Amino acid sequence: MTTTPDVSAAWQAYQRMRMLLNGQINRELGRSTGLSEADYDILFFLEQSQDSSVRSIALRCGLAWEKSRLSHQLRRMEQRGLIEKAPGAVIHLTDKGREQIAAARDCHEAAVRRYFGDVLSAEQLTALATISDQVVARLTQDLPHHAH
Amino acid sequence: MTTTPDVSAAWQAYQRMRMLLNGQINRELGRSTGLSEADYDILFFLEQSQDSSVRSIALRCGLAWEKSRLSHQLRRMEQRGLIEKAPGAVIHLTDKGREQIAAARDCHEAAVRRYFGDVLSAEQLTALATISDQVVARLTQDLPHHAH
DNA sequence: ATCAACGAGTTGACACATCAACCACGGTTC
DNA sequence: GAACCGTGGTTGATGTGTCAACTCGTTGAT
Repeated sequence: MTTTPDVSAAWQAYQRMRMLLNGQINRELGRSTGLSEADYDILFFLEQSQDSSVRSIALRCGLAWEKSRLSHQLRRMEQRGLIEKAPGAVIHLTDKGREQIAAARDCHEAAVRRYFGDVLSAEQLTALATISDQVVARLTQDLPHHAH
Repeated sequence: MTTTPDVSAAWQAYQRMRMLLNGQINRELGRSTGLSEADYDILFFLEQSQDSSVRSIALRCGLAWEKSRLSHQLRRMEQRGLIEKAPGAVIHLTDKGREQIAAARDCHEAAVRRYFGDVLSAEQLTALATISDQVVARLTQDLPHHAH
């Protein structure tokens, strides 16, 4: 009411897509691989890093995660044998982790294509990328580095 | 790699926007009102319902939530005095709840406008709404009613 | 009338995310 | 050197979301 109908309608539509889309992809990924979206993000980042290992701080910046979130997640993943912590805050991908991310990649990319890539035209995809970049730029301009 | 660069780039940009945008709005809402996004959704739905009360099933369908999520959320909100459960699975908005949603509405709408509505053009807003509707339609066509 | 089937709602266990408080260490600056 | 501060990382408490299993009431078939 206070906001323009355009803004409100777009926001509501976006909110619904966000919840349903990520819920579905998360569900499919978890069912068929036992990995969560958070697991997948970490393993994906590690896999395509040189030597399959990165500093914690690189993960934090690359994924834009809060530090305590990363710490908890890495602890859980180390307990499951997906990663190893080396001195110097270095994170190594284990063989088990490499195996699981390889199995999960197809499932994840198929789900993204099925519910996202195949549904939208090339113009829509680039439009969404532009929209996202603008919003992200707005968000990161006010919060330089703090608030982490 | 397997996916088209367009799809992958759009997906990554969207993922980043999703995390940062909802994180920021959630944070601002929580800091200044003590309500979470989930609280806000419930209270908002209740406030604009006739008699400030709805059946649980209406909430579940209207918000597209899983039933256990709704149950847990309603239990927590009743403990805080924001809502009341009446026989027949009817949920009432309490005075305290009405007061809090009124205070939170401005904050929430301002945040949505600041980080979302003001950043995008009218064309972008309608394009995003269309995109969202298409994706949601794709998601709900395969899963008729089950899986809830 | 009985029993099976279904759906709404609840519960408990667990994973996940956030916050605040803390520890450790590498810089200052005096 | 000593007190200080900013930053990276950890921890514990709490709120949130999901799954599976359960209760309960209604419905439909035999």
